[in-house]
Amino acid sequence: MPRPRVPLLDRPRIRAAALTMIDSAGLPGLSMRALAAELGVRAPSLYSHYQTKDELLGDLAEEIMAGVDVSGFGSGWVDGVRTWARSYRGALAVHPNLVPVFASGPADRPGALERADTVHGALVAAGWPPRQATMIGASAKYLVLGAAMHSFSRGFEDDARVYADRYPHLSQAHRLREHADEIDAESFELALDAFLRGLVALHAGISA
Amino acid sequence: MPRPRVPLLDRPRIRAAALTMIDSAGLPGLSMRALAAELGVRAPSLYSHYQTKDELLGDLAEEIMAGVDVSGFGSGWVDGVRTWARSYRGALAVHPNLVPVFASGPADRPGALERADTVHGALVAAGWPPRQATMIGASAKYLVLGAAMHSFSRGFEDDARVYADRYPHLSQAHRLREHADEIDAESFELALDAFLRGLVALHAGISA
DNA sequence: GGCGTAAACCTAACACTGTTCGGTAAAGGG
DNA sequence: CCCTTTACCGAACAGTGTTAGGTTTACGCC
Repeated sequence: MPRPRVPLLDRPRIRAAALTMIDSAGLPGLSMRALAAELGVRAPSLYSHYQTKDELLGDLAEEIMAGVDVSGFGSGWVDGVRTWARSYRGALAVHPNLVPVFASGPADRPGALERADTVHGALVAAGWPPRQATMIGASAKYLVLGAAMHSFSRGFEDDARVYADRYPHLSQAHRLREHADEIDAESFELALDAFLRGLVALHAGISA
Repeated sequence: MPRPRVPLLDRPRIRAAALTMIDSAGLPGLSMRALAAELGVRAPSLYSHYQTKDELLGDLAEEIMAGVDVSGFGSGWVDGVRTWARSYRGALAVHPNLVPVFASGPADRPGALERADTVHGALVAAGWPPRQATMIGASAKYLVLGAAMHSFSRGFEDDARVYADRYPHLSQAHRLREHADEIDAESFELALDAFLRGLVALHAGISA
């Protein structure tokens, strides 16, 4: 099967197939051979479109991050950060299996820089010193990434008997898995709320 | 080379070598063959001591988490959480290359459960409803894990010219790498402080 | 319209990974 | 002194990302 009349492959098609595979089979479930098979093609053909697997994953990451909303700073820096962090987490929560890619790969892609610039600029404009603005951006990202990692609620086994007597305070821990998504979402909201509340107090101290 | 007079391998020795390799060469730098070579042995020999590589990594993770301090709850839940989160982050910061292991692997090892039980119990004893206690534990973990991931400050290239004109608010971004560890540490402290401040306010609302 | 180049796929292979099987020789107990 | 167990080894399997080189077709140009 040499050159086909109409190309079987292009970057968007490869990304779409890769994302589907990652969502359903997890990150280790995506191999270049399996991905190629899904696209009716052999593995080496992919390398005419993406030079490495990492480049593909990076592009996938950027595509997903493109939807992150940094437009909320019009109604104040608190709402701005809140909107940003929420949509950031939301974007990651849709594709949880992809989160390790965000965590390890470099984050200096153009879109990410543009958003970082927006956030940083808005915070400085609101009266935060540049260094503090940097740290706030970093902190919010910590929260989002940690929450997306969601290893907490998933870390408990289903078998309740293991804990019942040994860890008295965790006797309901087996329930965590049922409500894992719910707990994750609420915990993130709690953390974000508390974080912003504390920042407001700090900001008042600076402005005064 | 059959059975030696004195065994070349045991679990602590394997762990120590693995940790050294991970610290210096990164997580992908640790292969069973390379690890065996470092120990003067061939790869299959390792499998008499650890059944899989994951088991080894899990054991390594547990070893590192053993130093996490949950003894601070004697002087109140705020100090308790602060001490816990700080020592948690500290433990991870010493071996940053190992962080992905914590993020993906299951967290239900005995030591981790014991610490989770301590934290949860102390929060409930301080008047937090169990569900809130769970969420606070989760939130703190988000923060620690996200901070340990430290992908933020590392995400900027060294070359300043790229940003100078295009992203005006990030014109100092190239400096981030120099101070990456410092920024990470301070950002974490800022986030933890703001988070706890907000929680105190929330707790006052509940107790009232 | 024919021709040369470039595109888009292919097969085969390399170097590597975690892991298993079966062998071997020495250590340690009865 | 024998016998079992221990602790190593070599060889191999199935899988990975990736590269080299080949083949046929499509497309731009004279």
